[in-house]
Amino acid sequence: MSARDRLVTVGTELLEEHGLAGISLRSIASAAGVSHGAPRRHFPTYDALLAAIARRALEELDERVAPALAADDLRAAAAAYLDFARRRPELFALIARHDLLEGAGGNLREITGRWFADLGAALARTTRRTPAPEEVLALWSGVHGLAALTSRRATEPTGIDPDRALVVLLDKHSTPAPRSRGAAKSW
Amino acid sequence: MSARDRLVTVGTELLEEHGLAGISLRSIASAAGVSHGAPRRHFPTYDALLAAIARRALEELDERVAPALAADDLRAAAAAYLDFARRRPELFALIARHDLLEGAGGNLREITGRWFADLGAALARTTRRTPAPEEVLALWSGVHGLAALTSRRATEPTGIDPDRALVVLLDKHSTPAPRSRGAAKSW
DNA sequence: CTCCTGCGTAGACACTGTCTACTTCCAGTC
DNA sequence: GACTGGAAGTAGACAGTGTCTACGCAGGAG
Repeated sequence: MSARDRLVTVGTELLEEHGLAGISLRSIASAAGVSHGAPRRHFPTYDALLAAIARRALEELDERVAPALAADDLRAAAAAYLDFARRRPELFALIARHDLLEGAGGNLREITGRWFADLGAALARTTRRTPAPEEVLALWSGVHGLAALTSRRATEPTGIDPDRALVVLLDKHSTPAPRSRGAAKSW
Repeated sequence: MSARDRLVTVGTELLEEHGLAGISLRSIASAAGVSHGAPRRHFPTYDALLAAIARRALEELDERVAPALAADDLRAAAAAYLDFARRRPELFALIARHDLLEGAGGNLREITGRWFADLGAALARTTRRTPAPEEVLALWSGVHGLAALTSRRATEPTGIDPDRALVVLLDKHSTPAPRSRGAAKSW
């Protein structure tokens, strides 16, 4: 295992244990058994190391999401996403920290962009019609938003089971839109 | 204007201009015309100052969201939320940084919790039925997720207008659920 | 007048990420 | 085998960070 890989591995472990605010370039280097100057040979900047950690985490998630989307299994894909957010909140939060990762490599949009395209294709096949791009974005927003809220335990005070909310969400988006009636025009 | 208020005001301006990574306790103090030790008299910690900034921003947003919810105008409430995320991305990101704000005062859940309750009530009135808690969470997730994605310009490469996605989203959630048919049972 | 509390200053402290020599090691070439 | 060059790691310095402590200074209460 290369020193570069070990930095990413050790960094991931420390991040999950202590949170982003509880770690530093120096603590990762020290836990990896090298001096504080060593990471510079592999990453131009601390943010670049964090981007590499985020990139690897996203690839792990992709290994579960991509096959589900390819199999038109929206429920499994969304459940994998939600599960990752709940079980590895620090990594999920890091991936969402675009302010840190933008311009620091990582190239996360390559993966999430593909998800978006595959989601549209899967939605088209399950509903047997071509969804408008806005419909795909609306569904994606719901899954991502639910994962974000769940990840930071914002849903706990309500006592709602996120998995049940996910079922509701998928049901509303992956079936044909109902004809507008009654209440719809009230706003 | 008290020194405490000025720190929050100046901090908000600096945050919106330079981003969270581009400011510091010392830069805020200096811009407010006091020494770097002065903020300590009003905030026990830098995170507490950031929490006060987040709190004030959330109160401003609440001034637009709460009346819309009270008037059962889901569209206006969601549009205000989306607008805030798009126009003040640094503030929106700070509010979402629960890792920073948790335990540093601010008490943001008091506001967002009320939103959630009011959203459920408004949804009940517009749909003329009692929504399951999971349905309220699903709608809330969609609005929040869309705002989060829009705020960090993640939707731009798709060319989709977030406002149109919001309309789709509200339409799917604020009308009675359709009877399951066809594709729905395929997953 | 004497406290004393609220607010601000100035300096120190440990820690951070980055930068700059200086060493070490090892594959490739003559 | 000796030499060289580049990659990788070390150690120290540097400016900047948040926090802590000692001190100053006003102004009201007793």
